[in-house]
Amino acid sequence: MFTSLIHYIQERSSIPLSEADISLIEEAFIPRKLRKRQFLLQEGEVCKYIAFIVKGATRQYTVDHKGYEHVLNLCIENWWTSDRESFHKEIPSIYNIDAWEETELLLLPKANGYYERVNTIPAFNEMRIKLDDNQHMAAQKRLNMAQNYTADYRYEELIKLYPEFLQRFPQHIIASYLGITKETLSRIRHQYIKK
Amino acid sequence: MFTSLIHYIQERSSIPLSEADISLIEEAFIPRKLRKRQFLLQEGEVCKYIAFIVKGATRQYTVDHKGYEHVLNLCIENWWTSDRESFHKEIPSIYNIDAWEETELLLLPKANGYYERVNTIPAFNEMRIKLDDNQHMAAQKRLNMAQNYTADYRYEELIKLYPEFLQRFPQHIIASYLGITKETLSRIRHQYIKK
DNA sequence: TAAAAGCGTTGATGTACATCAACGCTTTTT
DNA sequence: AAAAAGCGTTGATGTACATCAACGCTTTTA
Repeated sequence: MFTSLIHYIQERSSIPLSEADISLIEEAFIPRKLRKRQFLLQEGEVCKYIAFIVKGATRQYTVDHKGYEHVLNLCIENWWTSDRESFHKEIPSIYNIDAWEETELLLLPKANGYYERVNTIPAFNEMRIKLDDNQHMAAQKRLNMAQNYTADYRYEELIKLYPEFLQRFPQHIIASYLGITKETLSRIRHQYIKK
Repeated sequence: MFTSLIHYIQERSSIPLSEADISLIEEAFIPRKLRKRQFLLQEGEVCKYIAFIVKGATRQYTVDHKGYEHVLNLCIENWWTSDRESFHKEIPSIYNIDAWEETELLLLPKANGYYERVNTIPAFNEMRIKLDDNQHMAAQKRLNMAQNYTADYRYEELIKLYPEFLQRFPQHIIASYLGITKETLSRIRHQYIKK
């Protein structure tokens, strides 16, 4: 269970993890399993954990006033998911996060100062800073894509960047992630296959 | 010059700044003035600073293959601007940042470990973490808006959130920031005024 | 002080997408 | 075993926006 997290940290850091670091990680993170459609976080709740995905797949989405879901993020193995703002400020979240597959998570809780303590581990902290940068950059890029590029182009970029998503999520979810309808995605794919 | 930065930090942190902290800040940050259209960062360069805006206004944008500018961010007094990814990874930036008004900045350099040292100031570090959260949240929200809401709605939200922008930037820049053309913005405003 | 550039507006036209509706296939629920 | 729900496709229609073009006003440049 913990080996994939330990491995993940070590791959992304120049600093090795000590025995004590590993013990702290094993103490701090809580293993949890979710079945499909089970929530990690629901709108209105305060986000109490930062979750590392050991196995499975999750969605993060909002529900608008008409009841439509808008997918903001899709996550699979070796990704992190949470609502950062809700977590840090301890305010109710506007997002839902649920499992799309049977999913195994490692939860880093805010409670008991575990988040703070884990961040004192140099290797973890280094990894976290890089992760923040990457997520920030990815968010900028997606905004730019959403505002300035066509749906076809965004789909092609998705195929290049995250081909796994197409195997793991149904088309209507991919469509929502891309900010288009399932009908439009269906037509784009139709054209795309011909090329 | 430094007073507004000191003030900014103290307002956003529960921890006071010591005399030594203030000295370090005054040593680390470099004052700089930019005239209108002068660059803080150009595409292809590595971003060497994180800039605090004391006075003035800046734009961050990309230029696409057709030569069109796409505005990603607009910043005014008491905001920060930089390309985080380029700064941390020391890779060439894909963004341009320039001054839209005569602008006074305080630059925190990566060189000589100043960025690291300033981050050891508890008050600064606390502020920086909050800032990261807010920016992350803002990016998520803008993505959601761009993908799922109409141009009118986005414009109204902009008015609510950053009414100053309308006074500080011309309409074609606001339009680009909103991801629409200046013509569309002009028409939206026309309707909007009637209401 | 003339020319050029920057800025905003308006109209005509074009297009990338959404919406609505119907259908067939598969999977899940009862 | 039947019913329902989930999923993807296709066609007809509608619409929110972009594009292109022309014009007037203001500010900057020469």
